[in-house]
Amino acid sequence: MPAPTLKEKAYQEMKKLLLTGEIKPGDFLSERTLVERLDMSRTPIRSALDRLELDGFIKQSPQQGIVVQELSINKAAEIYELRKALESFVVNKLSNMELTKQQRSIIEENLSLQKRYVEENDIPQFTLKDAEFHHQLITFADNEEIIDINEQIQDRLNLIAVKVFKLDDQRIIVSYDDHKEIFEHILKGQGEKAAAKMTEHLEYGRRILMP
Amino acid sequence: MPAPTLKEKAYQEMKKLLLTGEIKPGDFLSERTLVERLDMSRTPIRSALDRLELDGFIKQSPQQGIVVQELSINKAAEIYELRKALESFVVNKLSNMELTKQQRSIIEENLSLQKRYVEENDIPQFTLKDAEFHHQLITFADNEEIIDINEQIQDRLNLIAVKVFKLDDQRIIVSYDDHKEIFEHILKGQGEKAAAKMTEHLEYGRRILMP
DNA sequence: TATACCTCACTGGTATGCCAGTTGTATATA
DNA sequence: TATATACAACTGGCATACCAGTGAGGTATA
Repeated sequence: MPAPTLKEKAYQEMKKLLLTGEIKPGDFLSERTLVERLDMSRTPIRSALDRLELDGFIKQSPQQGIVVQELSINKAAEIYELRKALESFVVNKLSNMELTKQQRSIIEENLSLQKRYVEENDIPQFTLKDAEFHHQLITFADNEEIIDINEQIQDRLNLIAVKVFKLDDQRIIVSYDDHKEIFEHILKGQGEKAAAKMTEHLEYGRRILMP
Repeated sequence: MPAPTLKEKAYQEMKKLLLTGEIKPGDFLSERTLVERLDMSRTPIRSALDRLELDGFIKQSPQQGIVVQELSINKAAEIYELRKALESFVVNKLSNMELTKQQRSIIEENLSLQKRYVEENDIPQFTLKDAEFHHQLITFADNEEIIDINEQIQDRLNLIAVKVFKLDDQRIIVSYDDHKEIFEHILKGQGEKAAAKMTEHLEYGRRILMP
């Protein structure tokens, strides 16, 4: 639970505006416009803008203005590549440790829901469970640095995740099968196989973005 | 070249203070003392503090104060693990692409300097070339996301890199051999071997920190 | 008309004053 | 003396006034 400071609130609200598309890439912002929009002074807003710039959402130029950055296809592909590096490592590590009963059942329940949403062809719900699946595995690997990075890229990823599935309706079926296979490899302690499958899985997503 | 703003200067100077040890973990800071120390107003200093907090160097608590965070052994080990994930991926990727002549000669020159410093047992210089070696490889992999992460962890790493070599004088010899072998694998297109060696190389560093 | 220039409204950057919350200490009270 | 309380000296959070730089539009000039 972050401190209920205005600067935190500003950051969250502005990110929400970005993720919901109310503020789109290419838009020009100004601190003073945001003052009216968020009903707070420039100080917390500036802090939030600094963070958003570090996150890569916007770009500030002294004496000029603030531009909302495009999440280019190229950038998205880079993120997928980063995920390949992190998550293949993660599943490999998990294969060499013993998952707790609780952890196993969390994944199992997640997978059964994935299966259901595949059958119902419920893409939005599946997308949520997909993200949760990856997120859980990363959490289990118990490395705060990696967890933090994952959270940093998660939001930008949300901007494109829907696109991946929109571009290919069969994707969620394959995705589910991949997830299941990865988890089975982990349980059997087959780190190399789990990593390879995860790499392939994410490579698929990356390719869709880069025709 | 970043804009020569005060907030950028504040960030750089404060990071320098942290890296040189003038400000040590456990120290208590306050915005107002830093105002005198850096001779600027609270505004750019607050901005810099926000960044340093995101970097993990300090922790701010509203109405209380600022504490310089300890880079725990555990945290350092996490960073090494993150490096394993990123850099094994990087060298694997490099093995599957063609390095330019220029890139090859950059590494070759770096390696020859490494060799020289090993022979002279010049640990500080070797440490620099070591960091440069890893940095260059990451740069060649041409993924801005990964490059950014590497830069973020680089500074924290510097706080412990010296320690790794201090704990084991034979380390730089082995390190050099590892580097050389990794590069040879890359040139031969042996991605798996390069990645495995890199993993082993970094695992060695991690283990030294965690007896 | 074409061009040079000037003005003015805007930008983010910076300095600073005030606020509420926290904490250690000195004082009043039992 | 032990404890409760009040106060004072801090903290970071926030609002805001002012600054220099920028760029667009109008105006004066050729």
